[in-house]
Amino acid sequence: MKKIVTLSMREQIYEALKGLILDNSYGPKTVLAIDRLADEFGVSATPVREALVRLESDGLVELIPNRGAQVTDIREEDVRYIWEMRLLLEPYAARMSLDLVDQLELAPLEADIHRLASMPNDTGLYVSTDIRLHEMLYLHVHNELLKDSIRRIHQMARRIRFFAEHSTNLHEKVINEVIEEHLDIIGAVRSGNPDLVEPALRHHLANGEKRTLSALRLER
Amino acid sequence: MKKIVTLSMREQIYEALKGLILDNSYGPKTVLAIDRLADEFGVSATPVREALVRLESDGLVELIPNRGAQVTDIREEDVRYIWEMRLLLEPYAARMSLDLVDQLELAPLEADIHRLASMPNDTGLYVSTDIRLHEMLYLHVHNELLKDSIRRIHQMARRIRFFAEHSTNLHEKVINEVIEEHLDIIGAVRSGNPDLVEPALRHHLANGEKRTLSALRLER
DNA sequence: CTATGCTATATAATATAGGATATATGATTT
DNA sequence: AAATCATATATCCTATATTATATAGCATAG
Repeated sequence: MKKIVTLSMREQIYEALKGLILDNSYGPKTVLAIDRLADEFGVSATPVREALVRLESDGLVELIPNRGAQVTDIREEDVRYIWEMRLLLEPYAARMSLDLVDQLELAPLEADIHRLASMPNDTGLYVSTDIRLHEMLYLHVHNELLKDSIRRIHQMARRIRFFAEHSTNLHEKVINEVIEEHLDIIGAVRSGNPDLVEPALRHHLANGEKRTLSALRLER
Repeated sequence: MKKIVTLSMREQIYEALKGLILDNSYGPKTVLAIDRLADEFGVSATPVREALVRLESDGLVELIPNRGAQVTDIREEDVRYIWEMRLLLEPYAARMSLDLVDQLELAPLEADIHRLASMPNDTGLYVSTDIRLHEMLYLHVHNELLKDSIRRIHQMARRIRFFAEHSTNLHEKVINEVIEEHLDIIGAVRSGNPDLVEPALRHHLANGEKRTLSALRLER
């Protein structure tokens, strides 16, 4: 029987708030009043404040002493910084862990991507394949610090992505671009040659930055 | 007149505890009992807990629900992971910000390093020159995410360094090695050529990892 | 007689409620 | 119009209550 893990209030509220911020239910600059949140969650102020302290460390919330908390803003330069980090970390991680990628993961992922090609309006499928592909390329690295760094950056990217997706309505043209790049990466992974994976991933990330920036500019 | 910034209790305690952990006053596995700390700082439990939550995000403290907090342990593999991150991030940061390094910083730093050569037992001078040199190479990068990542890693490295220093008693031979590597880096920085800086820094970091690992093994 | 499992107690973390404190806002005075 | 003061609101901290975990003692089975 699986052990029942009782999460503390702090952690439950942390996870809940993080989810709400990452999917933009709480968008940039949203004021997070402690008392109101405490009421909503049916708890007192303290565990809410502790959750906010953790979210500040994650870079998702800004805490001003005696003034309160708000969801961090997204500026255009943040997009550039996030993708600069992705370009630095992810190709390296992929290279270091390529041997550990389970070749059996590839076929079902590839199948889903082909399925997406025939139903390009399925945003959920689009997002889930993207997440699975990128996780495959770093989740097997041994270095926990590297993994944590990539996770942190992916969190920030995810906020922006949802934000940007909304604006572009994901033109079919864009989806097909991404599909092609994903299939390229899978092909390279199948070969087992890091000198093929790295450029394919770099190309995909560089294009992703461009797509995100133009989507964000349209939005404003 | 400069505005007086009143730090919250949470932040004061966070900074104080971080300092104590980083200089190994609170060594690995030290139990951090909330009530005792609250007494010592003359405050109640809440701000202490909030400080511990932040320290957990920094990777300096481990929080087990309903069980308490302890200073994270240092394992040999952590040393390898930390230096792997340093080798990935710092040469890149140096390359990206080399143009922004103030050439006027170089002469006084170089002078202090030469001064160290004549008094190799001055541990304080050794540590401060090392910090200044490495900060010079990343502090001017624009990308705040990259800077934060390096700061995080440096924090962890600092804990281990103090730990390791204690054990080796810093043989003069080791000090002279480091001095030579530092002077190489400064020379490369002065040339303004990233293709000279990067290998000099990589060489220094790789040796630093070896020195740290052997010091740590002696300790145990 | 030893080992295992259960129960009662002690200890420490966690959450609540309330009060102290800092900041922002709007009115009043110069 | 600028500055000062009073008031309101929300954060932050303290004190207390609650809850979860660890420890020691006792009972029971092998």
